[in-house]
Amino acid sequence: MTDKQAPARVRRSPEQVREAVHQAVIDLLSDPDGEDLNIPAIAQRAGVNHTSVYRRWGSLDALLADMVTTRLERDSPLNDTGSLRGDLLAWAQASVASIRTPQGRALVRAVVLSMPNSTQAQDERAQHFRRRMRSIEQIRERATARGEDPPPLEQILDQLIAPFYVRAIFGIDPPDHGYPELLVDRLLGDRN
Amino acid sequence: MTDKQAPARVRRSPEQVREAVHQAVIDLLSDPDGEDLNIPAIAQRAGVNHTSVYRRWGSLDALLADMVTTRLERDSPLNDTGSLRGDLLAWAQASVASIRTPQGRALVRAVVLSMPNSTQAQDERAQHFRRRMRSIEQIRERATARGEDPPPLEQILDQLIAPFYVRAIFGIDPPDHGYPELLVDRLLGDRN
DNA sequence: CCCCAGAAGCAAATATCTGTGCTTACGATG
DNA sequence: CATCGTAAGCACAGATATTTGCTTCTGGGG
Repeated sequence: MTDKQAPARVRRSPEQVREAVHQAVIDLLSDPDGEDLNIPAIAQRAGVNHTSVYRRWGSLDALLADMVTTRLERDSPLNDTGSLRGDLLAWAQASVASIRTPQGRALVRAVVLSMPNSTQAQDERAQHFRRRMRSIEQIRERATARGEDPPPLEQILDQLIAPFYVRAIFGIDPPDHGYPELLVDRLLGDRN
Repeated sequence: MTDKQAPARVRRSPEQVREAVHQAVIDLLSDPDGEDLNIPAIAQRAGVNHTSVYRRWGSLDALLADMVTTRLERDSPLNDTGSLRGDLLAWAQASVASIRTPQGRALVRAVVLSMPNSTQAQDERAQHFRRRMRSIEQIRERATARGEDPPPLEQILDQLIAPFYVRAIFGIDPPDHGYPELLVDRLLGDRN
């Protein structure tokens, strides 16, 4: 009596629904053939009633933001390597590896899509960005605590984060060999 | 008899409609309060019947692509300064100036939004990118013709284009002073 | 073991978007 | 100035997306 001869469809717990919906978003963004992202499609792919999605998240933006936050935290281990250079390199390596997969690129695109579309006072967008850059700020804080002098966040943005995002967005594969090292060397090499 | 006592609404020529619709897209992306971008909203803002938009462009993606192409070409003069460095600097200065305005940032975001959402063979996305980078390739070609040795497109992507795009997307203002020079110097300074 | 709060599923109503047939104005051409 | 092709506008007809009222299940505390 493990399953009751597959009755229409079993009801799942909130956490299962949440995970299934998140995964459906990634699947739709990465895998298929150009359908556009909307809540009915997501719900169907997740095998969840669309009303559940509407009631829980309310809008596609909110769903994307929730998914992105969850996944970014889950996928960045961020263990302390003992040096600024090591931490940055680990971050770059993980990031480059991730954007080699369609799912990884989809996650980055979701970050962009989840940015508040409006916001005349663009502070909100900048805050959104800060939240996404939490891990980089932690690397900087640890470096400072060690007595190292990390580059300002803006420079890390320009030389490390930006190439990673833009390549993911435009689907430009990073060079095969030594790319994370190249970016980190450029960043730490000359400190203008 | 210049205007007939403002009858419901005068019909405009195709070119006027096109321009009005393009402008409406930029307005909706930059200015207002978070409404999402869709064809009825664009048509209403442009003062155009929505069927005209559907018939001419067919989809939001196509409209965005058309608008982006038109505006990017119009807004990049690309006069030959006589040197690679001068051309890159001019490009960077124009780009940085443009993303200081909400409309400029909106245009960049539209570039991202107009990227094909699907495309398992991501070649199409890369081609889309190439088309957008036409001006940069022209700068490289001119430099080669002069006997200069421009950096590969990939490096220009990482060090010049990427910071520009990411800042526009996340709404991070560039540093007030000397930012274009900083980026170009970094790019041309060390040639790893 | 029973009860309750919270959330999922279902069905149906509403709102919104997308597409079609037709009419009418614009502007180019002769 | 007359004619004609193109594209805009209008009204209406699907097709989709969003929301609501209600029922039913799940899991945690008494």
